[in-house]
Amino acid sequence: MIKEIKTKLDLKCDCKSCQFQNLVFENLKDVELESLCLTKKTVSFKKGEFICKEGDPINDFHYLKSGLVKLYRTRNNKDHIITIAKPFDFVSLLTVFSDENYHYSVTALEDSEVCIIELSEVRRVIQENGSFALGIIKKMSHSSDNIIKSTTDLGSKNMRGRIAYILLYFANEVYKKDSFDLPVSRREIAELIEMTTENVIRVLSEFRKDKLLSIDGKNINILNKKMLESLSNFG
Amino acid sequence: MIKEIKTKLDLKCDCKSCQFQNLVFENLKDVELESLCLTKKTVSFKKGEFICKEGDPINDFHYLKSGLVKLYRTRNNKDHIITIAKPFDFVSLLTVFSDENYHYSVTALEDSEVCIIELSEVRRVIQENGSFALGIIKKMSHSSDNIIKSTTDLGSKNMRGRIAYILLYFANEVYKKDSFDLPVSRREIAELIEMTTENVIRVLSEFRKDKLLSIDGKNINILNKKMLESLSNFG
DNA sequence: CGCGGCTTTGATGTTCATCAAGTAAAGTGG
DNA sequence: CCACTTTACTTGATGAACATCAAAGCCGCG
Repeated sequence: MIKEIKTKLDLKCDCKSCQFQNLVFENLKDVELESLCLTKKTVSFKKGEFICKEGDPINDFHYLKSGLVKLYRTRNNKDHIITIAKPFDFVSLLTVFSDENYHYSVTALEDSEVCIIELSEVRRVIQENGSFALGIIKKMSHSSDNIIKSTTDLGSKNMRGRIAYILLYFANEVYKKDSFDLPVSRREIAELIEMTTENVIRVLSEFRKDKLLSIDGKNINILNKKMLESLSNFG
Repeated sequence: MIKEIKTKLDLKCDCKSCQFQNLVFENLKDVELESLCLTKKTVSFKKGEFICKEGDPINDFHYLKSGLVKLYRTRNNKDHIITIAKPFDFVSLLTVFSDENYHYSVTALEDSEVCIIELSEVRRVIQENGSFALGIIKKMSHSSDNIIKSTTDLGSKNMRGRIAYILLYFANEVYKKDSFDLPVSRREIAELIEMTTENVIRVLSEFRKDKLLSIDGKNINILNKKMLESLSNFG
């Protein structure tokens, strides 16, 4: 097994240092990985740049190597953030096989590196390699489950519960520590949990006054996680 | 091609009259379809019966042949309906490859027939038949897209916009006519669009008074679709 | 029959969005 | 580099939207 992986790492393309394979692509034969890598481009996006745009034709499969991005839909001049994707998430996974055009936009929240592979190539490998296909399916299922979980979780929460929920999400899921810099503006938090910008700020200030956390601009430091958790669960 | 299909229809199992094949299963070879059918059971569920329950182990792949079902998650003693599935929707599609246990429950809204296939068998065919795998992936992508679309659509709407939206959903997507019997209680509508039961009723009464529709118990007759549409879009 | 669940309406209060106004920060062009 | 514009952030006041509580009628079912 270790030998197998080593062989893959010796391929010409710079997939050497890419953890791509360790996830879905572990099921690929060398020749398949190589052919995928041939059409592959690695593109860097600066914070704020579009990675893809709602309505654009879908030609490629996108995979986030580093950074952080947001997926969102625009309706009546208002953005709704669907989810925030971390490295190892297949950012274009859900929509990419559904239609000819993107149903939502993706932009970089932090400077990000994205692997781009021709969709036709991925489609071809799916057809040829069943284990790879099954891996893709599992990943999709997981992404979709997570989105459903968070939207139903948020559904019945009040403002404080929502803010608590999203702060815990950043602390536990994204940064894995209780002090971090918010990768999003107050407005983007609002777009993520269906609130107004003003109320996001108000609740954050309230939490600060109640010593649940300290705030310095984008920096959040969680001081009373227990309380935050019970607000998130109960609210 | 027609000959090919006819051959399939002559199989022992009662897949003859099942439109299953015309969707994803069209990509199956005879031998594969036959092996799937061997483990297949068709089960009837009466209105209100559980088809699967949050937390139960996942052993089977479920496909809705006839009827109507709701997928929902229970949190803090409150149900949140994720989506309503029609025939040809793969009801257990999204969660089924993600985890060992169901992340949500499914119950019948109308008397329903469900095809149940051993998951291990489906998984095996995915591994063996790339076209079938790709078909499954497309279906999943589509389901997921629809759920995302409706939740983001609903996100910023007020009560009247939500009710208009869901009524148009039943009229356009489910029943394909402007007069129909609601398959759900007022409370279930509330659980679907995040409102209280009382307000669902209030808005429906309001629409009745405004001559947008007539109501007789479960029966809804849309009288002013244009207005309903603009409420749904604008609200 | 009576019980529980579904439906309906009204009264009441809370939560939240909107409006307004001001400060701070960050990008832009001369 | 500084004036200028724009965008992000913050707080308060106000009213609208919505949930909650209460009460009563209705229907199906054991």
